[in-house]
Amino acid sequence: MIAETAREKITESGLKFTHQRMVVYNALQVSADHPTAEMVFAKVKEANPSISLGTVYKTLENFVKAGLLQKFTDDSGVMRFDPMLETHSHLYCTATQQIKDYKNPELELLLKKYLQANQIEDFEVEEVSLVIKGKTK
Amino acid sequence: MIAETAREKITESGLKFTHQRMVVYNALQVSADHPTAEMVFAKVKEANPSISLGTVYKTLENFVKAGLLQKFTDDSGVMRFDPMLETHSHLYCTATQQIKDYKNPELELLLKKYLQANQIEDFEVEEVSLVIKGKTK
DNA sequence: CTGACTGCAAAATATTTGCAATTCG
DNA sequence: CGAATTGCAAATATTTTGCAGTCAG
Repeated sequence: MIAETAREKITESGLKFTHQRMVVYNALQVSADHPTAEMVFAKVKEANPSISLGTVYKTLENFVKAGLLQKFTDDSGVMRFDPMLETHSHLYCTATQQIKDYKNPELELLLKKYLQANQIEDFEVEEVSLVIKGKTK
Repeated sequence: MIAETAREKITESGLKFTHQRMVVYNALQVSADHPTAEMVFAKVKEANPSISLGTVYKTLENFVKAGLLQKFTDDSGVMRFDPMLETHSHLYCTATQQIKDYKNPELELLLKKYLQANQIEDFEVEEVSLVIKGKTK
C-alpha cells in the first residue's frame, strides 16, 4: 500500500509523519518529470486543498536533507526535485526543456574508473553529475 | 591591446560596440571564477561607475546569444557566466561552492565516443555537460 | 505535554521589462 | 538621422523567513 510505504520511508528517515508529507512524498514517487515546487504544490492540492506553498517548500527541503530526494536547478534557475536516489544522468531536451532520467551503470562506471585512474590535481572527487543535452526524436 | 580585442570580438559577433559592452567583456575575460551578474556589476563599476545593473544583465544575455559567453546556473539557482567557449567540465567544490573550469580533452573524447557507440533510445545527443563535485585539497 | 510542523503573510533574492534619454554607425 | 542601447525604476518570479496556532509522538 502506497500510504504505508510513504509512512515507513518518512519515519525511517527521522522525520515526523504528517499528512502533508505523505501527499508530497507520493506525488514525487509517481512523477516522471522533475517537478518544481510549484508543480508539486499544484498536484498536491488535489489531494489536500488546504496545503500551503510554504509547507511544500519546507517539506521538499526536509526530504532532501533527509536523503529521500535529490534536487538540482535547471537551466532557468528553478529548483527541480528528483525521487531517484541512485547515481544517474539527465537527458535535457533543448527543444522542449524536458528533463528525463537516464540510468546507465556502464557509463557511470566508465566515468568513475576514469576519474579514479586519472586524479585531478588538488581535487578529491566525490560524485559526478552528467547532463546530456540534445533532442528527443 | 585588450580594448582592441574586445572591440573586434564584439563587432564580429554582430553587436554594436559600446563602452559598457567593452568593460563587461574585459571583466569576463580576466575572470577565473564564474561570476554572477552581480559580481560582474561590482567589478565593472570600478572602470565605469555609472553603469547600471540592468545593462549588465542585458549585456551578458546578449553576449550569450551572440556566442561570446556560455552561461549555466549553479546549485543555488544563480546564473553564472563563463568566457571559455570550448567544451569543458566544471569542478564544483562542495565546501567552498567555488566553481573551476576543468578542461580534459581525453575525458571529453571518452564520453563522446561512448555516446556515439551507445546510442540513447529516442534521443539525439548534441552536447554533454559534466560537473564533478568534490573538495579542493 | 512539548517540540516539531503547518499556514499565512511578509521579506529577501534574482532577473526581466518598459520607457525616455542617449549613443553608435 | 535612425535604430540600437542605456539607465532607472517598477514589475515578476522564486524561495526563505517569522510567527502564532496545531498536531504527532
